Amino acid sequence: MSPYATPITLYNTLTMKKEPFETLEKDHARVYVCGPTVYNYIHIGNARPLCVFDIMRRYFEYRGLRVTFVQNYTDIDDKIIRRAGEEGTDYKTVSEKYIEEFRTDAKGLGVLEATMHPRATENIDEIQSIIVTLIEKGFAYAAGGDVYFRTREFGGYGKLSHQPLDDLQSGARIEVGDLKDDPMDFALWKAAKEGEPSWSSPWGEGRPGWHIECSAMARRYLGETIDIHCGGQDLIFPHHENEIAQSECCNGVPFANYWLHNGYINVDNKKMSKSLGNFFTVRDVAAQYGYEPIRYLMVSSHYRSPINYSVDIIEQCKAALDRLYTCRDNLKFLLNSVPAGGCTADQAQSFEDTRKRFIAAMDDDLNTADALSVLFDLVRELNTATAPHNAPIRGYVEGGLALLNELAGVLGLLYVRREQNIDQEIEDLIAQRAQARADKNWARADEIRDELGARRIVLEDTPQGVKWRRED
RNA sequence: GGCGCCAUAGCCAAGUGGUAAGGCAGAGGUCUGCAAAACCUCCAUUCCCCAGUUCAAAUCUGGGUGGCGCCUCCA
Repeated sequence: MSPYATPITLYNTLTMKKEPFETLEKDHARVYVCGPTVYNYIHIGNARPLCVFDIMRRYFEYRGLRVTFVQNYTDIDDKIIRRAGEEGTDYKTVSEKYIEEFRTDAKGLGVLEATMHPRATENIDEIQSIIVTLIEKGFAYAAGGDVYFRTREFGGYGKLSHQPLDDLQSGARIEVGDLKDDPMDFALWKAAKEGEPSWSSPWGEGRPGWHIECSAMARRYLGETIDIHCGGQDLIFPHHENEIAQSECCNGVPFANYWLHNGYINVDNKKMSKSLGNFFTVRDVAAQYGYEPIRYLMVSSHYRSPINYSVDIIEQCKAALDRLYTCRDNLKFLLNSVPAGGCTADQAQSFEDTRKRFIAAMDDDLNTADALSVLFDLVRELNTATAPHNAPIRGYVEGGLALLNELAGVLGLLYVRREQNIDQEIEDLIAQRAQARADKNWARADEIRDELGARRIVLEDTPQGVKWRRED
C-alpha cells in the first residue's frame, strides 16, 4: 500500500465537480472504458482516451489500488457491415483485422493491456437478458423485429449531459420507417436486414443496438454498479446517457459513480473526426515521428482540455521527449564509471519532495501537465548534480535514475528501449577516432565523426569517455 | 434556440485570491581541440477587452469580443 494518504480527486461529469475518489470496494477500482468500433485504423483523436485513461489506471496502481480495467471492442455495427460490403468480405474478417491493428497501435502508444477486452458479439446472451428485463419492467417495447427503450419512463434521463429531455428532443427526429413510439426512444435490438449478420432472439433474428453492449459488458465483468466509466466527451450524449438509462432501469441501482470524459483533439481548431475527414491516423504519424511523441502530446496538457494537433506540435513533443531521454541515458552511462557511495540525506530528501510534488499534481484530477513539469525539474536537478565537477556518486545516480523511471512510468513515458548495440565496424571507427584524438589528429577525428554522423550515430566526448547515440 | 467549454510569451502549456511553473524555439555565456550534451543568464511589469468586489484578481462578479463543442454516427 502506498504510504501517501492524500486523496485522489477526479472531475465527475455527473456532478460537474471535482470529487475525492472513493472506491466501492476497498482498494479496488473497477473501470470501464468505451473501446473502439473496429472498422478502420484509429486516429490521433481516438488515441487520447487510450492514453489518458491508461495513465489514470497506472496512477491508481501506483497509489496502491488494484484496478480491474475493462475496455470493449464494438465488433458488430453498421459501419463494420458497410466496410465488409465494400471489401467484399464478412463483418468478422473486418473486425478481426482492425482489432489486431488497434492492438498494434495501443501497444505502440505504450498502453497497458486491459484486464479484459470483451467483444459485443461474445455477450449476446447478457445483452438479451438485459433487454428481456427492461421489457418486463415496462422500460422497453418490441416493435416489428426491433426493441426500443422508452426514454420517458426513466426519470433520470439527461442527468449526465445536464439537458432536460424536452431540450434534447428538439433535435431528435423520427426517421422514415422508424417504429419508435417517441422520437427520443432508442434501439436496444435491431431486426436483421437481408444478408446482415444476425443472432436469434425472442424478437426474431437481429443484432444489438450500440448502447446496450456497454451496459451488458460492464455488468457482466464489473458488476451492477461500477466505480468509473470513461470515454470521449462526444460519447456523453447519447451513448453514455443511454447506458445509464438501460443499466439503472434494469438493475435498479446506480450505474457508475464517476464519469470521466476526455477533451477532443482538434485540427485547425475543429474537432478531428472521421465524419469530417480531418483526421491523422496514429499509424501514419507514428511512421514519421514514432509513437511516443503522440503519447507525450496527450500527457502535455490536461485531459479535459482541447488539443490542437499539428505537425509543429508533434515535433515539439519529440524535442521535449529527447530531453528526458538524454538525461536518462546520461545517468545510465555514468553508472559505468561512477564511484561507490550512498546519496546524502539532502539528496534523498530532495527526491522525496519531488515525488510528493508529482503526486500532488496527479491527485488534482490527473494534472499530467503539472506532473510533467515536476519531471523536468527533476531532470535539471539530476543534470546539475551529475555534472563532472560535482563528483557524483553511485547511490545518487542510481536513486535519480530510479525516480526518473518511476515517475515517467506513471505517465507511461520513456518506454522505448533505445538500441544499445553497435556493430564491430562502428566500434572500430570509434576506437580509431579515439586514437586520432589522442594524436591530436583533429582532421581525422572529425572525419570519422562526420562519417558516423552520416549513419545517424552521434558522438559525445565526455570526461568519462566517448558516448554515442542513434539519432532517430 | 437549449446546455457547456475555452481565451496566459513566437509556439505548446500549468497556475482558480497573495504578486506569472515547465517544455519547444531564439539570443548571449561556461565547458570542449572543434562539436554535442549539459549548465548559467536573458526571453509575459503581465494573463482577450471594459467595469466591479477586495488591502490584494490571470484567478471572484457583471457586461462585451473572439473561438469551440454537444443537442445526429463519432474518442
